Amino acid sequence: MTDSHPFIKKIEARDRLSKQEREVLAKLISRTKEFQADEPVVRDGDRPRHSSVLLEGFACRSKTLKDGCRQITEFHVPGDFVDLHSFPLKQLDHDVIALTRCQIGIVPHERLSDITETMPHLTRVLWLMTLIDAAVHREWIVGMGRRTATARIAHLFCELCARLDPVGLVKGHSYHLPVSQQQLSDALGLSLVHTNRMLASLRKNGLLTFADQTVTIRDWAGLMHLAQFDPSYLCLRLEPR
Amino acid sequence: MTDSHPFIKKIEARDRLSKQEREVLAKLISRTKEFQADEPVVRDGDRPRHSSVLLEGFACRSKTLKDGCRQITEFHVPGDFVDLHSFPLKQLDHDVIALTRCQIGIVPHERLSDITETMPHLTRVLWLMTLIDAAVHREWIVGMGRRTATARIAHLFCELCARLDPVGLVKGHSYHLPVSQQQLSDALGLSLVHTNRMLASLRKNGLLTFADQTVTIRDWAGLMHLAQFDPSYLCLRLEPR
DNA sequence: CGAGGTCTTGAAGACGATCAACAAACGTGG
DNA sequence: CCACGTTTGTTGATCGTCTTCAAGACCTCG
Repeated sequence: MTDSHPFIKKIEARDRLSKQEREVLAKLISRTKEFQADEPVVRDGDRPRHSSVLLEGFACRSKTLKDGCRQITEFHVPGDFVDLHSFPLKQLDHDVIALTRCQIGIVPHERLSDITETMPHLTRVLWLMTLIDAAVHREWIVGMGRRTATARIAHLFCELCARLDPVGLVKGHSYHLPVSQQQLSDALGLSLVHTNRMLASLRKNGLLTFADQTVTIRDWAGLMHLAQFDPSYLCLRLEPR
Repeated sequence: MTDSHPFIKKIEARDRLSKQEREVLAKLISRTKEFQADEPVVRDGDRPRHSSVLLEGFACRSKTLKDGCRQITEFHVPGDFVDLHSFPLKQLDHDVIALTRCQIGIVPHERLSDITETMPHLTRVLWLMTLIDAAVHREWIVGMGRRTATARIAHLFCELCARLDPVGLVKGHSYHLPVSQQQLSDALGLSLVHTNRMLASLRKNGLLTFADQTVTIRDWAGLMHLAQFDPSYLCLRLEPR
């Protein structure tokens, strides 16, 4: 069933799939595997023979410098093909780490290879999925370079809302975000203390609250304006690829 | 001739190409076009019907916020398939701007489509090229989040050296980098003044000089150490994709 | 109940931004 | 050829955002 495959939902927010393509996608996963919170799904330098789809739970990409400090480069939500990059890259340049208990779908690289051999349209769609990651990266670079701390936080919460919506994980103005303030700081490039204070400021200004692992957006227009959020980089448009 | 196609050189630093693939690549470019410095090659929001390869000159990707401030998200050197992203994305999320007078190869999307229909290996190779951009983006996020200003500058100069080398644009310990300190600052997420001071500090410490649009690395080991530079994210390894 | 993780708040200080002024290099037209 | 404006690089001074260090409150879980 489609319902059990959020990654098909994610794709179908961007392009039409034929019945056959949907079937192939559904059969892509050879098995599922569960990961515990903080457990690495794939590690920097790995040469995996399969790619990982996030079916349930939250994960992130991160890089750790030799001096031990860590930077999260992307958050991943259900439906994200977290490790599709390793298929063309062969050797991974970063970690993928489970933030919560996660259900991961394992997709052998041979099957992806088969798709590139026989299903050109589906190949382009998978390619697109990795380029959305690249677009998210770019938007983060802009944020880290040119947005203030509050605007950066605001933008992240806007982004997550826009990404969780297509997979049905936004209820009203709220969504579940099982991430600590420390992890948030590692993603924003801020110190924990400052993140905490800026969250308090967003709360005080009535823009949003983040408590009990739940983001509630109180003033969407105000938040979007502060963040200068424009969702077009997420490619949320149904069109032939 | 291969010599006239730096983008084939770039690819051949990552994977073997068959004779046929090399021929197809050489014929990919329907025509070339010249751009002047500061001229946009493609613009945010464009829906180009072709992709652009940078044959000569330097360019960058950048995003401009509504409030006018700009962030460069990647520098491009000869051989980079600067606008391959627009093929699966359809609508571009950023600008590509010529930094110098540039020679651009125009590749119609239909030809790329044809490749995905008939040449699976070459498709994977092109896919790889876009994922290297994503890996560069990730490394920049790490830099902006967790590296000091000097380390960030050092890392950028290391990266450019490693990228210019495969296309034969590094001579000894020097390479040409026709970029102003203002543009450097827009890429680093720093103010012009601070970039200038940190460049002076790198010079004073004997690590590198950047003058007359030329970077000269004086102490590669020291620079790599300061930057914590590890080139593996650039995928500079010949292996089957 | 104590241990450890998370959130919160205070205070001090550093890194980098902003404002301002000037020097040097360059192209243009007189 | 020089005068001129423009762009780029350089330096000083001040200010503010964010970091670091530190400590206490709250929570869950053994």
